[in-house]
Amino acid sequence: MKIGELANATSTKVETIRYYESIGLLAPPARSASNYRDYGGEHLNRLSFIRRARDLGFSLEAVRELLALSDNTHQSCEAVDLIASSHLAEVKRKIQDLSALRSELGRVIESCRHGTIGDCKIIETLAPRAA
Amino acid sequence: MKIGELANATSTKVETIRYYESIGLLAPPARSASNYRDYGGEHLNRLSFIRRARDLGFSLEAVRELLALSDNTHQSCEAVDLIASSHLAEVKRKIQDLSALRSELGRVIESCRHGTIGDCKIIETLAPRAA
DNA sequence: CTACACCCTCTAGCAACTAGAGGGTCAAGC
DNA sequence: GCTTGACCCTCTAGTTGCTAGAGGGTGTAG
Repeated sequence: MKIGELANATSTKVETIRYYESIGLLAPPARSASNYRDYGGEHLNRLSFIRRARDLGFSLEAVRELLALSDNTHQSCEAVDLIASSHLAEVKRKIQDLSALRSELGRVIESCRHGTIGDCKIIETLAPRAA
Repeated sequence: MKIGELANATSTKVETIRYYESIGLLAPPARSASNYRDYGGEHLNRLSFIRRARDLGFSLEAVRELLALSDNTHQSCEAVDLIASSHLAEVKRKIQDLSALRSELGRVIESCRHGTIGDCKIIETLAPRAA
């Protein structure tokens, strides 16, 4: 299958596939006589895996480790659990940060009386002493 | 005041200050005889503004606009409100995305029985058909 | 006079792509 | 047989918001 077909099958951009190859995440496929990339089922599986992991927010480095781990079917999956759990912790932390941000932004915007910039509470919040 | 002092006063790194100057966010200050940057109170105000806006998650582009707006004290602050509100909307969107992610990740991790990789639910989730 | 902390410029690096230049290939339609 | 258009190739540079390093100059304290 050509790169465009693989891209279609996995909802990935062609450039992204080439990028994954360039950083060693996806193995280089065979080439046709005209130097086109020629992918097989294994590549499709691999890229699907990558896509799903990315959709779950894993970094490319994490994906790389998950891929490596997924090949050792007989090992314990402790390491997998560790990667996923620390990612989850990170996601939770981000949610907390953003929630705090939302509250503060909401408060600031709420207090805006839509007058002139001179007495805009939003600007005032940003530059308390500049008045 | 020298760049290091300004950095201290605003909890900003020296390199970041120079970076802000390089992208035109902070006006170039006067220079001492030995070519050191020499900042005044206006720069301190400006950089404080930038820092606060950044802490509220505004992009540098948004900060640039907010700075420009903050100078026209007599104009309506509608534009300010617009920038802040659309930023808030973005923050809310991100929280929703991350919350969905958290649920899914939580579910996947929960189902992991800590056996071998071969029957790890996390890996299975990522590569449903690769089994 | 010699450390040492500070300052300068310029360049490259991070994540994870994305977009463009400047070309080659291939099948369909006239 | 020739053109058109969709696809493919490589290589480079851009995005955001810094950060780190090389390779040098300055200023002050002991």
